[in-house]
Amino acid sequence: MEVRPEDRGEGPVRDRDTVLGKALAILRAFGPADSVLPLAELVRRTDLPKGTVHRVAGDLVRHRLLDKTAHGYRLSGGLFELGLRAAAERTLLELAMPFLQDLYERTHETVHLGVREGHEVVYIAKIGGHRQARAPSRTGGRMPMHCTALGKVLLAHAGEQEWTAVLTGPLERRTPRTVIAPGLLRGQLTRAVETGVAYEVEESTPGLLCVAAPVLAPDGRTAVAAISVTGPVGRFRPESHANAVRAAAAALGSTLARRGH
Amino acid sequence: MEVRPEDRGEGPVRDRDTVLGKALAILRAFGPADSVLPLAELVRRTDLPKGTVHRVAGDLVRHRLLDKTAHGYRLSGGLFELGLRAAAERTLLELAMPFLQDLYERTHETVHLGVREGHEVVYIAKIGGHRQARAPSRTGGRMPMHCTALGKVLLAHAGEQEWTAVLTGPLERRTPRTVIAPGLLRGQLTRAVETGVAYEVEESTPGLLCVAAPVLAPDGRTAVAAISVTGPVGRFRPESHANAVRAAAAALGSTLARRGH
DNA sequence: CGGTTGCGTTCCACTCAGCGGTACGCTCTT
DNA sequence: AAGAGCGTACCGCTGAGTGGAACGCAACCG
Repeated sequence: MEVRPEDRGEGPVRDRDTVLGKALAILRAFGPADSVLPLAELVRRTDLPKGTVHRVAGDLVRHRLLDKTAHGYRLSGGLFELGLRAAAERTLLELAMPFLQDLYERTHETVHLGVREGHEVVYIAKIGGHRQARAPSRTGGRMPMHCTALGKVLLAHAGEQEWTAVLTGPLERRTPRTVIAPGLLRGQLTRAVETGVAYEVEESTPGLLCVAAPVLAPDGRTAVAAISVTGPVGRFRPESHANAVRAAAAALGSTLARRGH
Repeated sequence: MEVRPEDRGEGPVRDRDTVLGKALAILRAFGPADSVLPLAELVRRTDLPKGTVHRVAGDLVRHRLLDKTAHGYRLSGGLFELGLRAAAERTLLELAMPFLQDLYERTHETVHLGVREGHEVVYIAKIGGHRQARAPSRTGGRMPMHCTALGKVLLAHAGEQEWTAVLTGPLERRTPRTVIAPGLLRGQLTRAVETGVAYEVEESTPGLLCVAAPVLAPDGRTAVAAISVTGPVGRFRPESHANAVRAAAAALGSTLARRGH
């Protein structure tokens, strides 16, 4: 009975002892920015024996979850297909698309659809045109809640328990304007509930502004998703789009209530 | 050394003997239409012992690939996130979005982005507004090549070898107007290469028309993707959008050539 | 150029994770 | 009450999975 270093009782599942755990560790070793990773890099990131990574990665290739290129491994199209079968986010995406489309056409700025997952925002969709602001968000990617409009509005409608959980946790400073004072943030959340929109002013990325509105569940309290419009400092005036975003989010909310629930 | 029934040398990987194989079998048991499947249904579809499915599914839940609800299992958001990290389709999607957006705005009809995978089309993106035609296509879904505009144009630029492979294979009749005569189809492919667009006239779904154009690789011969516009019989005139689709696809093609390649 | 470093790949004997048949308890029908 | 169909729990056997070690190959370098 030896003591394993990972027995710190932390985090989600850090299961290096099952085949599945190893496989997932390898797949998740790919960050949002990585495209191909050589075997050695996978070994470094997963902290698994070289031989093991080699074999499991080989199996993953056989199962169409990885592609093997001359320069290393790459997440494969099979994974893309599989991921887009995820029921919840997919129906949300499909039902939301028309509303996002309208919103884009009205604003011609980058439009986001996101949901809360744990203490972060996950982007379900991102649509934009040629002159879109260069936002760090990516479809399927994550961002902290406290420094994005989408995150703030989702948190605002997530219940008191979430508020304190996030506000007492560490609030990473992303830019000089990131709000990391819990009291200030709490005030913003309260306003978001009152006004039905949240703003972001260069809090996650310099030069970016954002408005977001919640897509509320039938109960009218909890948010199942949120919609936002993002634009660059200068031409973009968030306030002038508040109504459009609010309307889109509300419309999507009642569509969800009517259909899939 | 016993003979296993699956040793027929057929198909991709039908590996029920490794943990990974079982896990994938369970995940892939979810069809595009399914949202939640009860344990028993998974047992039926995967043809695995009940105890095994129960355990593996439990592991998958632990790893955030499945969600467990009161009524059964469901593909989880973790899978969605993972899938959207697939490098190839993701960068394609991101670079294409502005062009698809433009195309939608010009036409206000359903716009598709697809790639060829094996002998089928995989949809990378589908965008449409409120009055979009009810097409069976879904993001991440598949369709045969011979009965869709997207498929035909992708096949047309896939090389002689693919042509014969598809044309000699079985051509499923989806609607009364599906073209299943190899000779006729070959003619359409030839024309697609000459004109730079392919059409579909209620060949996959009654009431639907479609135009598609290829996104060509720098070599100008092979297609890396294709873009299409779909609309309902009646108001929709495919020919009138041919130029717009062709232009969008060409523009995306040169963008791809310039950037990521 | 030998030497070194880092890579991908292959091999193989041990062992415990995974296996799946069996059995149980529950909720609906009939 | 009996039956059908479901999800869950148990447990002894075993071969799939393991990972340390060794190999061949480029690149880099003093």
